[in-house]
Order: sequence, then C-alpha cells, then structure tokens
Amino acid sequence: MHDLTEMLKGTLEGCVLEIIGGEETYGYAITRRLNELGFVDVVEGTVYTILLRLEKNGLVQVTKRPSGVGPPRKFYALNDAGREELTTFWAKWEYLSSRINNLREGGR
Amino acid sequence: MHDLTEMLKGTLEGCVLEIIGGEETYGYAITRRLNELGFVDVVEGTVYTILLRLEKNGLVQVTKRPSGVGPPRKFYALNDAGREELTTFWAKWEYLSSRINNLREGGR
DNA sequence: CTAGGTACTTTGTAGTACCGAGTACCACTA
DNA sequence: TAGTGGTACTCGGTACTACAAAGTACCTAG
Repeated sequence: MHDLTEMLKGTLEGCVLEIIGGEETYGYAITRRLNELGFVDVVEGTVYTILLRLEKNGLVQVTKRPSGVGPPRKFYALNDAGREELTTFWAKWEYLSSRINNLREGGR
Repeated sequence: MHDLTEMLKGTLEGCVLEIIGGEETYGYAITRRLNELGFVDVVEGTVYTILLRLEKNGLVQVTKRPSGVGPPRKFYALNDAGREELTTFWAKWEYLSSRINNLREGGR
C-alpha cells in the first residue's frame, strides 16, 4: 500500500485515544492492534511518542505493571480530559471527512 | 469550529488537486472555494505553498493570464501525472477513512 | 549463554499547514 | 490625486507530527 504517513498526521493520536478508551492497554500492544486494524506501517516509536504526549497533556492515567514475559508494561487509561478529547476528535473527524467526501461528490 | 490544521495535513493537497481537476483555476479562487466548502480556516499562504509544491513536482500545467480586476492570475490545470496523483490520493483516502471508521465502530 | 520476542526511551529528521510581512495591480471615491 | 479596499502572488520562518535509528533491558527456549 502507499505511504500514509502524512495523511495520518492529526488522526493517529485520535486512533490511539480510541483504543485506550476501549480498554486499559500499553504501547507495544497498541502498536500490534493498529497493525491488525490496517495501519500496517505504524511502528512502535511513533506510538510511544504519542503516548508520552498524551501523558504530558494530562489525558491519560498511567500504571506500571510487571509483565511475566518481558520488561514491565506501562498501562494507559483515559481520564475525564482524555474522554473529552476523544469526543472532540470524533467531532473533528466527522466534520472533516464529510467535507472531503462532499468535495469528491461535487466533482463527479 | 475546532482547529483542524493537523488533521488537514496530507489531505489538503489532495483537495486542491481535486478542485484543479474540476476546472482550470488559480490560487486566490481556490482559497475562496475551499472556504465555501467548509475548510473555513484555510488561508491563501497555505494554498500558494501547495500550488508551488504541485508545480515543483510536475503535477500541473501553469498559465499566466491578465485579470482585469487585479494583478495577473496563475491558472493551474492537471497534467497526466497530476490526474494519476489525484487517483492515488482518493485511493489512500478511501483506505484510511474506512480503517478509521472501522476502528470507531469496533469500539461501540 | 545465546537468540529472539517483548517493551520502553531518546535523539534527530522530513514533511506539511500556517503566520506574517511584503509587493503589486486595479477600481472607486473624496 | 491621494487614499482605500479588494484582488493576487511571493517568501522566510515556525510549530507540530509521524517516523527512523539506535540503544537499554526483561524474559524464555534451545
């Protein structure tokens, strides 16, 4: 598939928020999940920078837990601010994607 | 409305391609058209940088014409490479937006 | 004890939208 | 005829984001 990096800007963070909103989880697992979901070229480094940003912006609650199969995991869960941010993200996505689809329709 | 700048990255260029693909037009008019279409915060400077990039990448044919109501206009039309790029853009858009919508559905 | 999967960190880079200021053409009007 | 406002393009710099690359470290299987 083509390179989606530029198109992912601004949306990937929302996707990570959505995944965390579904269940408390950690970076490595989020990356695997994104890959399964069709975001095939997203790599760990990218997800970790997003997670650090979310933490810095106070959108998540972080809990470190031992793993049993490797080094300890940092589990992320949304707090109130995070849930609000997620709602905003979907509103923006709906707005933007509808405009873009309208643009396409109009051209045919 | 919220700030869409980050989300526009990677998609705005495609929108400009689509508009040019519809009819030969120029920067100032493209900006006004985008604003009408709901991309309310897109400003001229942004559109011009995109147009210069399209020209540099050999996706458009440029023709300068006098205006009658102001300085001369630079009209842009898609060439074969531009039409191909536009097709690729919509393929990427369809791919990405369907993944994102799937992600959202899965969470409910 | 080595290899490979798991798991996180850090530094640096490239690409994109946007800001701000500037230049310049034209019509209208006081 | 000077000034204002709409039209139209250019250019230098900034902020933000996804990604690359390299490293550290834990654990199991052979």
